[in-house]
Amino acid sequence: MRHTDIQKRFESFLKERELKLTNPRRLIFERAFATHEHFSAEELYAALKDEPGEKVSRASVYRTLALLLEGGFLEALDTGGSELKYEHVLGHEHHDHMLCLDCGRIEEFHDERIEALQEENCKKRGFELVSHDLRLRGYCKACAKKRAKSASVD
Amino acid sequence: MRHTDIQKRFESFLKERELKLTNPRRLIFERAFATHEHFSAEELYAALKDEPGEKVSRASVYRTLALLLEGGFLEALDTGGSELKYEHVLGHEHHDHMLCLDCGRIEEFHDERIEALQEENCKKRGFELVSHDLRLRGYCKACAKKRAKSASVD
DNA sequence: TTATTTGCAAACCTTTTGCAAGTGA
DNA sequence: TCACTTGCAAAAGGTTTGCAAATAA
Repeated sequence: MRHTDIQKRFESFLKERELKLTNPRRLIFERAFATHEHFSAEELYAALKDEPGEKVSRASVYRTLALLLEGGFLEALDTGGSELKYEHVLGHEHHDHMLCLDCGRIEEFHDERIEALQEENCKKRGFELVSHDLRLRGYCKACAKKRAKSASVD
Repeated sequence: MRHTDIQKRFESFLKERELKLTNPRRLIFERAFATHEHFSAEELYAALKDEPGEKVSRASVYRTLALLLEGGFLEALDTGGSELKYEHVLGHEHHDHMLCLDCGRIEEFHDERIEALQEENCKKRGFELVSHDLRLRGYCKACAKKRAKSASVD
């Protein structure tokens, strides 16, 4: 799906729910899809603040992010820090995360076999699976190397 | 491991770190291990408040819970609600969770094959795995049944 | 026109912290 | 004794909300 397609989808989504396409919503939406990085509400707010042009309030950022989450335009990720991170779904098939405990790097991965086993476990218990998230915490390649080096010095 | 063993371990843990075995710590520890349910800091605080005997402050609850987490006596679980849930490790081998979106029920499950695949994915990327958590969200058997019934009425 | 949205600031909620008084070892 | 702990209340930090003014449809 392309960027213009998702924009149209956002417009339809608003129309369906009889919500207005306002300037703050447009700006927040654009900003959320302008990067493939994970971002927090506060980061998005700061980014919009720094940009020239019309300012958007913190409240609108939070409200619109919640809206985008409901509409399935964004997904939320709790990385263990205090704030929630968001990522847009455009060009991001479903995936899980590896979180580096050292540098905070977020890697994405996907394994169909794991998904299948999840479904199998749910079936076994009559649990109706809606969504899942798998977070692997540890050290990314670079940080693992750094740690190995400093450990040998100690 | 039995209850008395874990108590002794807690005492050793404190001694190692030159921490004192105080009354608030003892009470919080006992309370945390008195149930096999998941509980929040606030719930534990409320439970201690209701009990006859010496009261413990909210601050001590939070401080001691953090300590127990560090010592590996408790594990934390973010169920998606606003507060963190804790569970003790006694008699709870490592497991993952199914969270009911309707009634909030928490089911535990474990599948060695999933664990192995996680490790495989990490190896592939040079990611050094420390811990993980897998949360499956959906509807527990009872709630799924309820939902199916009300859907057919609609 | 008018129901929806916005921005602001205050409120919320969970958790953390500074500090003076209390207490295990 | 005295370093570690506690309780209190205030602060923090992210997020939510009430309300009057602004705005899309």
